[in-house]
Amino acid sequence: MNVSTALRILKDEGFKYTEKREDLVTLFAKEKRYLSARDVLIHMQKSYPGMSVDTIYRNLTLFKDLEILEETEWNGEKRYRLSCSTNHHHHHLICLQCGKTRQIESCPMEDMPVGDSEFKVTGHKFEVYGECGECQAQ
Amino acid sequence: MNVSTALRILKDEGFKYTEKREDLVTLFAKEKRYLSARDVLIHMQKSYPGMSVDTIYRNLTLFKDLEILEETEWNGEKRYRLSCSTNHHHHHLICLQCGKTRQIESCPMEDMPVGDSEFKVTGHKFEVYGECGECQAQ
DNA sequence: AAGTAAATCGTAATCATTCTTATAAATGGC
DNA sequence: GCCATTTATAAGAATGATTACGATTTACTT
Repeated sequence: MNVSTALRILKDEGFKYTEKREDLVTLFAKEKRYLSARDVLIHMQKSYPGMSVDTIYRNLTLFKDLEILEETEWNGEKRYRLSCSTNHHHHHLICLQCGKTRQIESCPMEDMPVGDSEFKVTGHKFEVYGECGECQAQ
Repeated sequence: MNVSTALRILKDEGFKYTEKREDLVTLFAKEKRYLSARDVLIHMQKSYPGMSVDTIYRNLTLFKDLEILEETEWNGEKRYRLSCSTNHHHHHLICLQCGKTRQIESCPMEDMPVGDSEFKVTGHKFEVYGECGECQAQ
């Protein structure tokens, strides 16, 4: 996923282009890590001092629904990162300090038969948490 | 884990016995599924109409710290269930409607080398979500 | 350029959770 | 069993993240 693809999706789905939306996607494209709504708000308010929290949350949710962003949650806050460009299913190693990630190629669901006629499986979550090299150095 | 073991842990760690605490553990022992603080509050207020939300949260957190309860989170709410009696590490299949679980014996971390000298791994989460037979029937 | 639907702002509301302070209850020593 | 000490609780206020709302502005269509 990159900025122009994201903007095309937005247009194709009938949503409007705004500079704020482009800047928001650009931020995620540049950071390539999980950011909280607060992180995003702080960054955006540098360029747009009066920007409303509502606009941040509305767009984060919209972008998640459009699969431009991926969502997860830790320490009681939702976090978002740009959807990975690799289109095959994968998981992440996540630094809980800075939100940086590393891809885990394999998926535990592949060779694990869970669920049956009784229990309908609708999703799963596999995340490995830790601290990246840079954050440890501090 | 059962009620008497939980109460012994509580005593051994120097915490006091109260009827509310016994009732709280008894509820989890009976339900054997994930409950939210709200679920617990509603149940407890039947027996103790004036019971404070703070007491619920304080005890849920205490019991989690003592490993009497296991914690997870979905739809923006923390959820708790009695620690499984099996003492080997495992994961869960979870019904997002009612919180009922089924154990998954294997752990994807066993045969998956993630992390290295750069990235220090401190934890992981593997949960499979779905809908149990009873909830589908409705 | 005008009209329409969507986006945004500013603020208030909501929801889960935590904190605070005063009171009440449980444990341990006598 | 009684008292002192320590912990638990109630009630409500505070917090932090998120969502909702009415008014205004903006992007897109024709």
